[in-house]
Amino acid sequence: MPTSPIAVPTDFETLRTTIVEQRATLPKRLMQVAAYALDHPDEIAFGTTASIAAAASVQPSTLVRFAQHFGLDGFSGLQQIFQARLRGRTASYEDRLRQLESAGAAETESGTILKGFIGAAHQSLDALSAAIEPEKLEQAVDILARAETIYLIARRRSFPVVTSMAYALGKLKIRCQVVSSAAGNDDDLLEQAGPRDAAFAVSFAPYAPESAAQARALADRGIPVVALTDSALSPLAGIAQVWFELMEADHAGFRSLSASLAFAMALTVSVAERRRQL
Amino acid sequence: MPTSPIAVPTDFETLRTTIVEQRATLPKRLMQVAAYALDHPDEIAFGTTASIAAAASVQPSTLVRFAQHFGLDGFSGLQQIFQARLRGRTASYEDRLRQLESAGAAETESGTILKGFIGAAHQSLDALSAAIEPEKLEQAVDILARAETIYLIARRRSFPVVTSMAYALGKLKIRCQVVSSAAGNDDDLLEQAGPRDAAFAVSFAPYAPESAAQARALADRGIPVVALTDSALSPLAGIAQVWFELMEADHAGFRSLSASLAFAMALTVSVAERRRQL
DNA sequence: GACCTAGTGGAATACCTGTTCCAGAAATGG
DNA sequence: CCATTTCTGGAACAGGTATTCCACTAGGTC
Repeated sequence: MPTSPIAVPTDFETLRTTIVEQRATLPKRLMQVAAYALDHPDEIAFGTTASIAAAASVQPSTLVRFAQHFGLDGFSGLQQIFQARLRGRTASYEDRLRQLESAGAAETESGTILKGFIGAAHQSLDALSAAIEPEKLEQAVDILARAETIYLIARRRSFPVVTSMAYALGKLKIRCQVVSSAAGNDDDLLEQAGPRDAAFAVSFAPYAPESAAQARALADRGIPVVALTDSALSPLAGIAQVWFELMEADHAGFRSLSASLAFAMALTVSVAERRRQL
Repeated sequence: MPTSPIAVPTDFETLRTTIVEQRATLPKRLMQVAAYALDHPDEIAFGTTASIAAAASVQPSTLVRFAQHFGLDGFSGLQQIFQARLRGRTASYEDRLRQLESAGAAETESGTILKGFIGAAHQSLDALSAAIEPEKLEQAVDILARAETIYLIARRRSFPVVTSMAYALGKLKIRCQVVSSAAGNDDDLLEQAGPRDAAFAVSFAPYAPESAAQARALADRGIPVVALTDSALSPLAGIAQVWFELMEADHAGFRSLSASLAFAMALTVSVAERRRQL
């Protein structure tokens, strides 16, 4: 049942573009398969109809139909295309990167900058895995897992850390409140916080005074505060019940938040996991 | 029947060296398999016992014996090692983390989760540096550097990416506008955009329809759009003048934004740098 | 030279594979 | 609104899978 009037794809790139072209007209389930296939090409190459179908939340027969939709005989034909893509690709990732570096002598400026930030992020992550003490992390998870509502405090550069946490917490059905509203009712919000709640505050130099003030206000009222900051000299260090020091490596004076976000996500998921056990 | 007293190999390199070490003492037929396997690793990864046995002039059962000789359960275990070698999922980081685990004895659950996210972030960064084409990056920088105002479009999970960009752009005195206000005046904001402006849109699956709609509205009026998304099937791919595909590795079904933020910062700083030269 | 052990070939098997088929659901068009 | 086409889920099936098992061979040892 080759729907397409054009030739059937025989290599991965052709298949890929064909899929993208038909994006609009593809039936729902076939679309699901298309998305999964392009996102997890290795799984298609190595998996079985059963395993792939399960991973893509689809029936095995749908995989066959998907392949036939593009003029192939069946799933096996599709799989061969995905396998061919991997064949002969003997080089490991690291090897490939090395090749890119040596080959791509003519570096663009933006490419250099990107590599710089990628390098800085790698460094930050390594520092993170070395710096975090498991016991403190457990304590922090404990505090936040017991909280009815988690108040998230951050300004400026740290702000994205708490917004991404807020999104994830929301998905996990854990109540949280970002305290950084443009409406200016932050203090009203914080007054609603009670001793059964908890707060997570993030602040990097130059420390926003509001964040520290809000964290202190909560701490004074007996609400436990967990903090993420970049130095023992941070105002948060003296306020928080548990605090973590995380120094993002910088590139050209700018710091990205790669490690902070990895930490935030780990904290979030750990809290959710702990909650299930309570 | 694990002949070797040492641990069973779990990655290709270990297996390879183990085979080479035992070269002298290996029985004839197993030697035949060893030679074939090292010469045609792709065949082992993709073939079946029957096809490989025929190609190596050996019985299928010999393949099983070969695998068991190295302490593996059977041929399937052997095949998995050869498959992992070709998988984009670089075993290297996972292996390194596993080593850390075995060294660091008593693991806490949150510690394991953190390491998972750190590993995923490393992987994402590697994928980023392999995937980004310098020419496209230059084009994007060009577009954004010429813009009077940069409109930043993102929702939900992607939102932190643009807030961190907004912060950095502000520091760099580059005018920008986050189009995601709670006030609901997004469309009014977008109407102010003119052909001398530009937009940067971020959207990951499941794609927020508003983001695509806003990006399209701008594109239709001749305003160039640069996009960051996670799949060629993303609605943004068809809209943007230049778009980048960046797939964050996931841990336990959750994705952090480590690589996206590194990319965003690189783009921001590159744009600032380019502006100084204009 | 008989014995034993390690190695080998090949058939038997239980399981799982990709594929087909069809009833019914959903979408489409008049 | 119904008729018609397209799409989907699930069971059924034939073929191939990795594995096991056992008879047999080869090579070395007392």
